[in-house]
Amino acid sequence: MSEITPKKVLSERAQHLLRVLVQCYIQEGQPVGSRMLSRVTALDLSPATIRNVMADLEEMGLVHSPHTSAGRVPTVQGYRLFVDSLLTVAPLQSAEVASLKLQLAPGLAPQDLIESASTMLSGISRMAGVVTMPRREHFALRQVEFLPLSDNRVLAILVMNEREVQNRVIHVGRSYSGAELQQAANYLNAEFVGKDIATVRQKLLQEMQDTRESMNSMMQAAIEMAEQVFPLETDNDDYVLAGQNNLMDFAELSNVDKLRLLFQAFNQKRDLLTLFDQCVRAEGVQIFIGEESGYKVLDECSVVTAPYSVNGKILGVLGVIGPTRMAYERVIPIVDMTAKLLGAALNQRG
Amino acid sequence: MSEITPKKVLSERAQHLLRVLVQCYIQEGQPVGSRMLSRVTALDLSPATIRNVMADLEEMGLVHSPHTSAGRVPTVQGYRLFVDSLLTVAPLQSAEVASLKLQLAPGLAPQDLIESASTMLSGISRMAGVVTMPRREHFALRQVEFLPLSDNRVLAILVMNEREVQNRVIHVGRSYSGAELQQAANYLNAEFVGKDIATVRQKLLQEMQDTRESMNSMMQAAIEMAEQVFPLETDNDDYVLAGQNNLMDFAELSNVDKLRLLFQAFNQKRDLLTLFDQCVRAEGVQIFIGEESGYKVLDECSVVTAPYSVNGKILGVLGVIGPTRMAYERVIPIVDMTAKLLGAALNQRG
DNA sequence: CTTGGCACTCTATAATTGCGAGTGCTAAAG
DNA sequence: CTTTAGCACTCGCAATTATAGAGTGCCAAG
Repeated sequence: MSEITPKKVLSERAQHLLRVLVQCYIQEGQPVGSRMLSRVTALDLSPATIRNVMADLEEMGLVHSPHTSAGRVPTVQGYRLFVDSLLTVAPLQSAEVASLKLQLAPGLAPQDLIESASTMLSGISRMAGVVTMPRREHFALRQVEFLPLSDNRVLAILVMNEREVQNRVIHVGRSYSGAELQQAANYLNAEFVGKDIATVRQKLLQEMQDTRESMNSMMQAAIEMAEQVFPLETDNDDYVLAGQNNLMDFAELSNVDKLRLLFQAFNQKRDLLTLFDQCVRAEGVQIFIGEESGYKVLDECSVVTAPYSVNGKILGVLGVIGPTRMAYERVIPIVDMTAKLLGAALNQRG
Repeated sequence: MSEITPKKVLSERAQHLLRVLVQCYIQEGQPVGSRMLSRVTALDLSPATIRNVMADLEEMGLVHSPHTSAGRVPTVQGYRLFVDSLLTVAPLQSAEVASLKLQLAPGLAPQDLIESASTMLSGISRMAGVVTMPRREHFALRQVEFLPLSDNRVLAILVMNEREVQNRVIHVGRSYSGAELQQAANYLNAEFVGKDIATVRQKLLQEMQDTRESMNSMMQAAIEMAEQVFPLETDNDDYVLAGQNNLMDFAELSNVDKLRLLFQAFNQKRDLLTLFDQCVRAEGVQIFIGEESGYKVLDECSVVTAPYSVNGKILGVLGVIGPTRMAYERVIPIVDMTAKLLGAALNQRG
């Protein structure tokens, strides 16, 4: 009772054994026993000795026995220690990088890049790849166009960032002629082109409050429409998922019920999005192991994420979802590199 | 040996029994035995008698025993006979129709309508819903717009059918100024607006052959770009799938391996698309039962499809995919009605 | 501190059994 | 000729038991 909580420092040897254990388990997917470890490790220790170490590790909550006579399996804390301090990430082969670059060629439309990145992530990792849609707040407005529809509705077309086109139907107070709409668009183009969406929104608000009364009808029309077009640019609320099928290959998920729950979560999107939102401020690669994510559908999964950014502005997050038992040393550089390449590809203007 | 192949006509009674058997099997999912049939049916026959009839049905290849002491299960031919001549489709409740109509409100963008329809199909049927993207050949061109990008590339924006916007980046021979592009767009708009895409493509080809030399540079530019924009409007090569997760609920597919193959086929898209293409010419609802589809991943599935059309022009196909053991009498009217409603919703111009 | 030995525990796999459901056949009844 | 009851038979499914194998914890000796 008088002892300080024994934040026992792991011996060099124990660390090494834990590392090998985790690697073994990741490879084989089965609890690894003392004999196996004694064979694989270079320490030349007998199984009995290793069993002693294992008992220590188990006491510390780093490994766990599924049942009396099985080997040991890493716990979440075990994985955590592993990825935090025992892991040596293998840098990607330059050939691999080249192949990635090829598929994320700048010049493609943003939407295509996002989808490519997602497919790549899932393809290389053989797990599920996710890329959140980029925030458009910092995209530069390139051009606005309005087309009249019937019933007081107008088709608005926004071109952003040289390449990205968005369109939506907006409802307006009265019907406008093509010429009126042209004028309104001209006004907005003259006023706001080159500014980013966030700025435009802000200026619009200001303009509305300041001078609504003193505006001529053309300007009023322009503002009326613009305020419908821009506010809708809300936060990230969608992502592109690829390769969820890959997850069916993993023994720990081959239970149909678990799969269904997981896939439903993918469809729901809400939980995953809030999880990914947490990563948006992280510097680089971030890892959620098992229950760490806080969502019980992901209890047997790990999520490896990285934000992607252009010119220092973080636009979104991408990542890989797979079983806890994943090859972190490969996945981490993959996610990292993909985030960088996607950022670079999105950066190319024109 | 000298007998004519006995295209034995099914007795009234045998037909009735087959119908009840199929309905039972669809409900319960288990082989149905003679006792069950004798209880359920109103014919007041002893199990023994029913066994005799079953033997006949089995000889004709309409039912099949999984093993000696199980009940009978319909074969593909049995299902076929069932849906072709024994089935009484229940018309939809008017409340259901109203709810469908609500979700397929005209005025939504085509893309949204397609996705809604797919989600609806899967939601109501509790199976997977598919809607192929509409062919755009017969969409009317509404407006063309060009924006200059760097590196001899141009962003082309096409507005079709009042509401649908497409855009793509095209590569051109030299760089054009904004004004030049404006002129080119004006020319194309003046010439082709209101015509459908197929017509535009055809006229373009003709124009190119006829008068290439005599055109002024502005017209040449316009044609150069237009020929890149329009030919790409190829046939349907995509669809929107919803609710594939629902398929995990069915016992006959709870085998992970089968599921994986099926889901891979969904991702591949190719096979499903060719299957759906076959339905594009069908008058109304078409049904593929099990192996009839010709794709072995669908061996334990049935596909119920219907083409959807606007103004008599068939734009695409939609349908439901589920286990062979599906409630055809419900699914058929659902698919039928959804196709009609989608057509109607797409029809509303502006 | 390390190691070999040993008893013990627990799982996974296979083999065995019994039960229930349903059939096909036969002979009798309508 | 059709329908029915009776009966022996077959088969799958679930529960039970047996067996083998892997791995542990502990102890006593090196």
